[in-house]
Amino acid sequence: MNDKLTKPYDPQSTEAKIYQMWEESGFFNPDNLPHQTGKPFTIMMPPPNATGILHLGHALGLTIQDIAIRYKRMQGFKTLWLPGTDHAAIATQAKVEKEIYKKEKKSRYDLGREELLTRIADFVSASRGTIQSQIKTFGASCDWSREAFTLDEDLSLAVKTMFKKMYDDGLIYRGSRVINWDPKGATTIADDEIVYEERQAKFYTFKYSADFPIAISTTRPETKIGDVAVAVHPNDTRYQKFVGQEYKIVFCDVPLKIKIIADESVDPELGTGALGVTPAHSIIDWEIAERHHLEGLQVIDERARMLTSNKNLHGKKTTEARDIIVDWLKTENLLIKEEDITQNVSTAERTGAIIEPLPKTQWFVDVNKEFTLTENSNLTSIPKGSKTTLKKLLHQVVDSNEIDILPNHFKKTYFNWINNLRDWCISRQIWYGHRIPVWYKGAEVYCGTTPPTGSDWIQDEDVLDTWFSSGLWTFSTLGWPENTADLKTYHPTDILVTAHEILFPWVARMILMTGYGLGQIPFKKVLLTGIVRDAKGQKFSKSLGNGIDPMDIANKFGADAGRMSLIVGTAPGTDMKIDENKIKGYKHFANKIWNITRFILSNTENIKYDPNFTDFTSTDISLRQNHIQTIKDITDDMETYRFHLAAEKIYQYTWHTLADEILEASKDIFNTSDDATKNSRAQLLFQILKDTLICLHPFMPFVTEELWHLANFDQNLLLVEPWPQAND
RNA sequence: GCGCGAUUAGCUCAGUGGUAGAGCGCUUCGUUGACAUCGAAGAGGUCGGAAGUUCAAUUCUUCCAUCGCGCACCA
Repeated sequence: MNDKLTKPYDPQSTEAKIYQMWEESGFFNPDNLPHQTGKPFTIMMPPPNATGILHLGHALGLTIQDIAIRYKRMQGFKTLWLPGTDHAAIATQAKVEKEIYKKEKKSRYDLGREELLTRIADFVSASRGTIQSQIKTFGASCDWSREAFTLDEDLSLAVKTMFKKMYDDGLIYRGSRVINWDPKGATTIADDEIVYEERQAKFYTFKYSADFPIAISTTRPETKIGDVAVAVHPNDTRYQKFVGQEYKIVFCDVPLKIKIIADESVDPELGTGALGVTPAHSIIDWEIAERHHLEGLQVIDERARMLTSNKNLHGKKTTEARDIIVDWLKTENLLIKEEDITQNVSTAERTGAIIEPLPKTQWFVDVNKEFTLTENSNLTSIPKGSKTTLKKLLHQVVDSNEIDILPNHFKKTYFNWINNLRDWCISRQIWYGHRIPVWYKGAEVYCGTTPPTGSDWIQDEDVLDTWFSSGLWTFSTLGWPENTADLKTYHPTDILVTAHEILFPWVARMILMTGYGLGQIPFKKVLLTGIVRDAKGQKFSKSLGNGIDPMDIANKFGADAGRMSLIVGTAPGTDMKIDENKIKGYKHFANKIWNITRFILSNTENIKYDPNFTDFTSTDISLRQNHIQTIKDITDDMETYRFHLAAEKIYQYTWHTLADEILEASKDIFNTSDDATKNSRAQLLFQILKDTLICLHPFMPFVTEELWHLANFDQNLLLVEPWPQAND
């Protein structure tokens, strides 16, 4: 027996060495696997943001993916798990800008586009190295030779190709409308980059002028100098007689033309039941104005300051303007009511600034425009060559179960979102990211994957929303638009493992892009993971600074223990709290397996393992049957992705059956029985130990691999040892 | 407002149409040759409340309560 076994298991001195051994074997790359005839099984790793370190949420996702990949690899599948990172346009640029400002007091405008991009690239390459080593520390058996980055040259070509295809099909258009403007980041942001905060506010009810017949209510009086209409509900008897009339008034020294219109969207119960329509500074009002063919009037600029003919207001901050206007209303005796209310204020997730809705020219993806599904389509839920829309496509592939989402109830959440889907604003006013592949020359517009020939063409300044490129992730990483061997072999991928909070921004966009671009599904199954919270139940976040580096856990308890504690006792998709005691428990478990092996080997030193042995005693036959049944149960759970149950079963069996019962009883046998009984028991223990190490390997890969070699079952790596066939 | 989830042992959480489960904690006893990280025994739960379906409900249905989350609204 190896001397190493006489000491307690030490993960720290073992894990890095084992990972290196796996990497050197080349088996993370499916091209090198010993079983080349197997069916492919593919997972694309959700690319972490290139901004920094991973937290336990990532560790959970990585563990689930690694369990799936290792299990399938041991079953003889040709397994590809492709890792990568996301450039995360706004998040990364904001982070680097912040650091530069802190150190050098310089803004991006001081540096200029090129210099800033160089700085970001430097930051990102350092950060990617950190992320890589963290992924390795947690034992992820992914194929580093295929690692991808969303800004790589070939992935950028995929982005441009997709943009052009959508542009040519009329699914991408440039248009003016009210968007979410982040005054601090000086960029547009998407609906799902907004966080709502509850705040106290004043709700003012007033008339524009003494001779205006209807009172309105608002929390933002300063926007009212941009009003063009007052909308009432068509059935509201109080106001019906005014509908259609137009009034010329002067509001706070600003001349306005206000038309009274009737619109179904107005809630007659709220406030006075009449809504002052400010098309340029409210998304809802913009839509009302469109329905009634009214022009908007912009009165607030990009820095959230007033734009108006009233010199007293012009250039003032919106909050200052509000006070001035309220004072004016009071002096003019127009203010009817002032109430305290709590309201949800939209703020930018990345910068914290209050969102200012502004009319802007932006690029959009039209989710309701019909297009013809490619003739190459393999989708079963929509006939190839038929007409559909992106919205319908998103609905159909999940509704028909062509894509399965686990846990099941998230399907309802998904449909809820699809039904409320608006056109997707894809342009961002920042510098880091995929620049929009459109050039202008006077009134001429050119869209292409390469710049136009000829002089005087100017490229669009904006870059694309980062989700546009991550939407292509399952196939841009495999070489699309080239029809590569990898693309043919590994796409569609099998499962996607990701946090439920990015079901919409990412998962839905991947379904959209892949369905439209390739006529395929990006993945057959989505496994949504819960959010890992700290001991107080708080979400890990950069702003709270409570992130736990998975490295710390790996150092203190071992990656195996960390992995087990993230899996056992947690229902998939349910949020969980992380508890150090739990992790410690699984460190003990790693040591337990270590000592089980030590016991078995030290009691069988003159007996040779015989894989074909059948001459068991009757006691051993029944113990063996029980063991085989356990493997069967575990395999069933693995097949249905109930990893938490499989892990718990193998844990229970190993500790409380193998160790507490079988090993305890074996002490007597090895001390007192005849050779035949001893041999039967030894062969039984060998078989059980072998299968136990195999079944535990997807969950605790390091300690099992180490023991596999100390026990010397064969020369292979446990990594590629076949999963037991539980049929005898 | 619409939707989703949770409510099970002191704590953190699994699970199930047919005597209620784990880890940690707690109590008692044992253990100097597998175990610094061990074992045995034990205490502890009307499975949030009410009604219904069923031979049988913690599990399925409906309603209610409390907590959390998502979406919308926020004029």
